[in-house]
Amino acid sequence: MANHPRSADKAGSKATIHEVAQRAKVSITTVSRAINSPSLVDPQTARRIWKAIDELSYYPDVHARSLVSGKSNILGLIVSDITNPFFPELVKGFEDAVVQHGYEVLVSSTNYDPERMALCVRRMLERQVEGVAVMTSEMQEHLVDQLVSRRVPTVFLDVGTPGAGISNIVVDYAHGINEAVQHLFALGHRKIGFISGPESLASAQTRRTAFLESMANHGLPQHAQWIRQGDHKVAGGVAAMNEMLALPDHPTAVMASNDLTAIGMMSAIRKAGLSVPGDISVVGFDDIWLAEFTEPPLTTVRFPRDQVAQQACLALMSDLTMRADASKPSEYRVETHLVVRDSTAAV
Amino acid sequence: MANHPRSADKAGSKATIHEVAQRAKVSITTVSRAINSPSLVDPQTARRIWKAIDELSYYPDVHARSLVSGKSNILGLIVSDITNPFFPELVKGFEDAVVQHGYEVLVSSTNYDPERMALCVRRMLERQVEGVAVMTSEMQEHLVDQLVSRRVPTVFLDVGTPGAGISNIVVDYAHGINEAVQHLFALGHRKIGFISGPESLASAQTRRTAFLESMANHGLPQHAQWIRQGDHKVAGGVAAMNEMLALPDHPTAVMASNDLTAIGMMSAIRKAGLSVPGDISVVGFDDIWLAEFTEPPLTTVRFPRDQVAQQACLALMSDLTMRADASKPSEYRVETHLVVRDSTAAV
DNA sequence: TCCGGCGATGGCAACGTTTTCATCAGGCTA
DNA sequence: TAGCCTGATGAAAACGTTGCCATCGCCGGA
Repeated sequence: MANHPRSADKAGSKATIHEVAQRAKVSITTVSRAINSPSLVDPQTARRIWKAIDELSYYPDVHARSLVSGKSNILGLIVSDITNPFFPELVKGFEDAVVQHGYEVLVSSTNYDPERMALCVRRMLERQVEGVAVMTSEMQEHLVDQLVSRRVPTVFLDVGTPGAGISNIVVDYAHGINEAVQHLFALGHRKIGFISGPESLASAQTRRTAFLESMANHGLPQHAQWIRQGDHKVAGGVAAMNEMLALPDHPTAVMASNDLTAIGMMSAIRKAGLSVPGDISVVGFDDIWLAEFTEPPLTTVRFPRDQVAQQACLALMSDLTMRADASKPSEYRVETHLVVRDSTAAV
Repeated sequence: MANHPRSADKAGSKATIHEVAQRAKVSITTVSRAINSPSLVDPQTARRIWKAIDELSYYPDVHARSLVSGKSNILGLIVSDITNPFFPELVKGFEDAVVQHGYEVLVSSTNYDPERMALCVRRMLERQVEGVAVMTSEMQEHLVDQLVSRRVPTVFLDVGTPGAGISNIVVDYAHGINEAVQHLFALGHRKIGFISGPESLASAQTRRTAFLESMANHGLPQHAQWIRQGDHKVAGGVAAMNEMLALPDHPTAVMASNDLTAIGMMSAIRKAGLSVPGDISVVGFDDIWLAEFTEPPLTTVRFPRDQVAQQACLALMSDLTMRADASKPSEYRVETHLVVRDSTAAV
């Protein structure tokens, strides 16, 4: 380590702009300018300064910077649970988009806990984030207020109504779900079931409604017994499917509100000695990474997480730059589409 | 929003400690004390202060705080790729452990890119993190130096040698791998193959070596054709397995360096018209979340990511508190263990 | 020759905290 | 009663930046 010049200098203690100035024989103001507005300083001088910066391996202290400028250069991202296979892609997409705009990201998980959600918001506020993307549904009124009253641009996923500094990304669940029903219909399925998500989750309700509507549009019967509730986890899919299989007459195809549920369903179907898609076709929702590698690979509706991430970033950036310009959309739409794999077949 | 008292006050601009002091009719010093060392202020006064804090919904500015104290209250975590199913659990575990100690976490992904790795380290340094957990292998000498010379406690996973402020978590790959070989041996397998990870990945090499050693210890032959290379992704597993299946005489069991590889293998085996575990037994490594839900559920060696995360946190905390105490272990061990599911059967 | 402007630089206040060093009133001990 | 400790408070100096307001040559136009 001793032979790396850059680290050899002031071991342990950070170099300050002061030391750089001293070494380059200029004032700290000039150093600051060389870094932030290079056009204002003489090229000769600038070179000297950069040399000093390099020799001291100096970098500005973000805290001091933020303190004086009031800007943190950070965008917050709140998700439910990084462990849920739905989110990592979203996080990554958001991160990539955000760094491209020169910002950094602070990620926080709520663990589906409203209390922890409050903590997340507080944390974001404390760190002076310049904008927040809330990609979870444990949102509560008063937390929104906290964000709003602090004038922090915020973008929600699928929740709430847009307004000043509040954007919303609305996902067109119905489109993909309709494609799915149509796909099953085309394969000859007439008896189609649905296993929904938790009652409390708004987006789960939306999916269920969209399914029912699409069924009606296709002139298909809605058998109450074939509409059951899961929990968006594997276990819920297993349980609901078992109930359905116990019915004297069960559907030939079942759609799930969520891929995890679909995976549980497939497991239950196999355990019952039936096959997918031979006996029952299965359609999921989300198209998590894993869907491609289940056996059989899962036909599912793709939730475009990358697009959502990008739009979220865009929405925030737009709020950040053209502040107080009310004429922008502030509502963004993304589509969902069916991805056909091998878990569906003709009846 | 107007009826939430807390948000109604100073909309838009943050309250400062000054305003709190003014409202509570004390000096800012006393306010600071009320917050940080409650024992030093009269209960009466404290009550007044907290009332003011509440009314203004004041919270301290972390930047100002960090600036003066030199402490950021943040621990960094560097991982390769949040999208890789191996990592989310690690991140979550670390986060949970760290917040329990009153710290916060800053996560950064390298995307396997050394350049971006440098950026990550820089970012951590800029933010004045008090410690860093490096859970990736794209580490380079000079980056370590940067950390070391800044006296930032660091903990590595499986890499490098411990030293002052440098801890290391060493994973006992051999133990679990040996259990796996033993398990296959007990099931009657004698022809056992292995598909390794990328050449460049140290931990992949370690796994391969451990496998070979265990084979030797069991007096089993090492057929060069049965040891092939993958890339720790699904595609690599498919390719390597196909090569193996094309052999005139293929193994009755194959172990993978990684679950993704094992999943690819299973897919290739099925495509070839053979069954798992009927024709070939498969063992993975890592025990990613998904392993439980493959078809058949994958027998694999569990990489204890939660333990690693906890130990990493512990190592950092210990470095942080008993600074300059050289007598601590600074090397932590975690075990790996076989998890038997349904992808292995008697020959 | 003088003045306005401009390019390059420096001085200094501010940002919101924590922290060290006083200050001050009581109450206790001697 | 003098001295001292103790508990409660304040004043002011940092912390490392940025940005405003000078300052200072120097050049070109009147």
